[in-house]
Amino acid sequence: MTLYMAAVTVDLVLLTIRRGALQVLLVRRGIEPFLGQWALPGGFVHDDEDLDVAAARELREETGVDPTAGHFEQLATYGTPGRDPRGRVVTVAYLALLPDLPAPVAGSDAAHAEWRPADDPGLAFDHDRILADGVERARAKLEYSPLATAFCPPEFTVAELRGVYETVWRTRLDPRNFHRKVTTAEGFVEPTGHSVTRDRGRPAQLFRRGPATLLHPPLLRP
Amino acid sequence: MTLYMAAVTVDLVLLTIRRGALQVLLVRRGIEPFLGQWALPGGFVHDDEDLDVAAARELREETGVDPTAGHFEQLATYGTPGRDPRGRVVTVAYLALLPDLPAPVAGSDAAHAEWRPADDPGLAFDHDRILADGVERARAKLEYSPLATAFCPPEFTVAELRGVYETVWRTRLDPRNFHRKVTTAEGFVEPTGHSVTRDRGRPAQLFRRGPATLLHPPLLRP
DNA sequence: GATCGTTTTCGTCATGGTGACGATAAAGGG
DNA sequence: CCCTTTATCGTCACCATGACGAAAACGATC
Repeated sequence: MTLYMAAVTVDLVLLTIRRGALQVLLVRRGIEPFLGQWALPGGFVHDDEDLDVAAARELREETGVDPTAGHFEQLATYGTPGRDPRGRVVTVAYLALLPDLPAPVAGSDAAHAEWRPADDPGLAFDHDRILADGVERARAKLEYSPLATAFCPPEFTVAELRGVYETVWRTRLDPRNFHRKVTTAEGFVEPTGHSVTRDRGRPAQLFRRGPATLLHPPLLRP
Repeated sequence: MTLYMAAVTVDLVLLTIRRGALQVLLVRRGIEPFLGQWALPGGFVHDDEDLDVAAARELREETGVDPTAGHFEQLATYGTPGRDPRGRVVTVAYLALLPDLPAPVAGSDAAHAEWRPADDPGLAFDHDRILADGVERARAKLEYSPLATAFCPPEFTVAELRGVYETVWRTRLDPRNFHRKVTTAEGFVEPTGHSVTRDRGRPAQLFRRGPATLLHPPLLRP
């Protein structure tokens, strides 16, 4: 039992949509290695702490984000020898899909946290790979689950939900067909009864998340 | 770096189809804890060994299975404190879908390895949960990928492939519709030109895996 | 306040994939 | 030679979808 020990960390891929782009929360490293480079937020798993709990704690500590808003799931585990020059570190990555939070990210840890575009590389460690895996997982999840609503505030319009799909998938969807799909799919969204004018044009109905956990049939990318 | 260390192991969920049932390879534990109980095969990750490599090594050591046959992927990571009474152990689970191997499982390790039904519980540690997650992942993968062929030998008939879906999903599929779907889906299967009589009845054409890595459109469960 | 542009929402139509099921082909068994 | 069994091909109705028209309901502008 004393052999083959490793440090275990959690790393967070926190995705949101800000200003029409898919963004990820990164911290600037204040210590070596990779000093000054951007990295995924994360930290050590404590003794007597479950992996999910450690991830949720890091989420609160480093970002001030409420883990119950949005969606949260385990992504994958990375343990290639040498991925951390300081020693053997195995990291369990978690993926979160979050709404554009009005509260400013309160980076309580030493490093400064910031929302950055999810598609430009140059991260510390193997975080480019982890981020790419997270983005791909998010893209796939939008097809078979109603989790696109995790990117939205509690009440949202169909156009805003469509915007989520369009920015995550980097594609354009027909507004009329999307509206039909979303409103007829059982349990995807529920009307609140209210409506609001977002930009110009006709006011849009407001919706909230429905009870469905799976999208059947799925909404496949073109 | 010296705090928060844990032992890191890999556990294997090896699934195959034998005698018309979904089976999993289990080992009977020869030491405490959970002595005498069935458990997933697995072992420690060595120093300077990647997680995938450790899983492939355990696959060979404990089962004599060739990792290149069938399909192999990371499943999930489990690290609840107390899941192993001996101390903090974080395990990275891997999932493999394998054909019914003609070679008998050569359990070289101390424990005796055996194929057992995948649906009866009572495993050591939290392996019931890991197995259930693996089975569910396999069920989902059959929908969106051509990985059902991983359960088949290099050459197989449409009926045998249908049998894979039927036993994994615990359902019945229409032979004619399934035949149409499988043979028209781009890159799912390729005819070998040969044919063979399996049971009674008309001889069936033999197929091999096609180059496709995704099933589009998917083959959804009823 | 009439017009225009914009956005939302409802409809229509053709197409393609699927479920249900009949029919034929090609074997083995009596 | 007939019957059973399995594989394979066809047919038909239905549903979801892509492409697109059109109306509804606003703000902006002159």
